[in-house]
Amino acid sequence: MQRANQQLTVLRALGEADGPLSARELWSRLIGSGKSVGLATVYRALQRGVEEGTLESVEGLGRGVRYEPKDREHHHHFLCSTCDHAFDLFGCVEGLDSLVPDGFQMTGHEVVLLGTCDACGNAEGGC
Amino acid sequence: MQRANQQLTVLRALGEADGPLSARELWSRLIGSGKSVGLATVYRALQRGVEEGTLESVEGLGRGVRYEPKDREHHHHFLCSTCDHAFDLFGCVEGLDSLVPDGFQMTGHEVVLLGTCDACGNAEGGC
DNA sequence: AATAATGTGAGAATTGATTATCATTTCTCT
DNA sequence: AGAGAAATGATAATCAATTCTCACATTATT
Repeated sequence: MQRANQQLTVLRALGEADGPLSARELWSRLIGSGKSVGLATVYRALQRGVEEGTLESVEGLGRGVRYEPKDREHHHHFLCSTCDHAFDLFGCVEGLDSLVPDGFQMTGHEVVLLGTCDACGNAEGGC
Repeated sequence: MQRANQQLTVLRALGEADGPLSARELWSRLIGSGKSVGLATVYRALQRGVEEGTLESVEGLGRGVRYEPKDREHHHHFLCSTCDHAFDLFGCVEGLDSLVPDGFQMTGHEVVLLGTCDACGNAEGGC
């Protein structure tokens, strides 16, 4: 069964992003680049991607849920407080295990760096 | 000026918690312990605490915003995926600086460990 | 081509969190 | 005690995110 056009467009755009995107961010990018898709279609594509296991939802980056392809290496994110964009980082950190209290089972972790991205740091009023 | 009764009750309950609480969590605890306060009062107390600088809002723990007293040492959180409670941890991690990309300015960081808390790990269907 | 199944866009409806409103009650100060 | 300021609780209003609905378009199957 061949997947329809628009959802593929959505997933492709997400795959090209440099970090996880929310439904609305993704939609804005598509509209901004001249692609005409409905917001509902973006939600449908994301939902389906998660169901099929190709996408992963990422919470913990400010408010709202963002999505990213599941095939990326283990990584973390940098959240720019000016433009509110989340960027993928590479590498991880040491010493997580020692933080876990007795009796607790750790199954995963998230690290989010906060600050200003390159573009916003150079531009005056934001990027 | 003496602060009124209920807001003090709210702030005291937050101070006794073992981790950051959302407005609703805090309200549930108060109601659960026999204290009759309105949800609006909880929101007012939290808002005021932040304005006055005694509280801090914590995002990035699942959805929604939680609050905690600002006088705590630098720390991170453990989010139980079963009961959705956030617990304070002690200690920090190494190697964050090396993750920051060129041109980015890091002003802070968050670390969230995910998994199952002690109580939920022992109880069968959750705690 | 004919028919059935699925995908789409636009906007309405729903949901959950937060804020605003308002009639009362409680303080504070004199 | 009495007046005015501040606090309170119930609930309505607001707001953003997400889901639903439905008329229409596209694709698949015969």
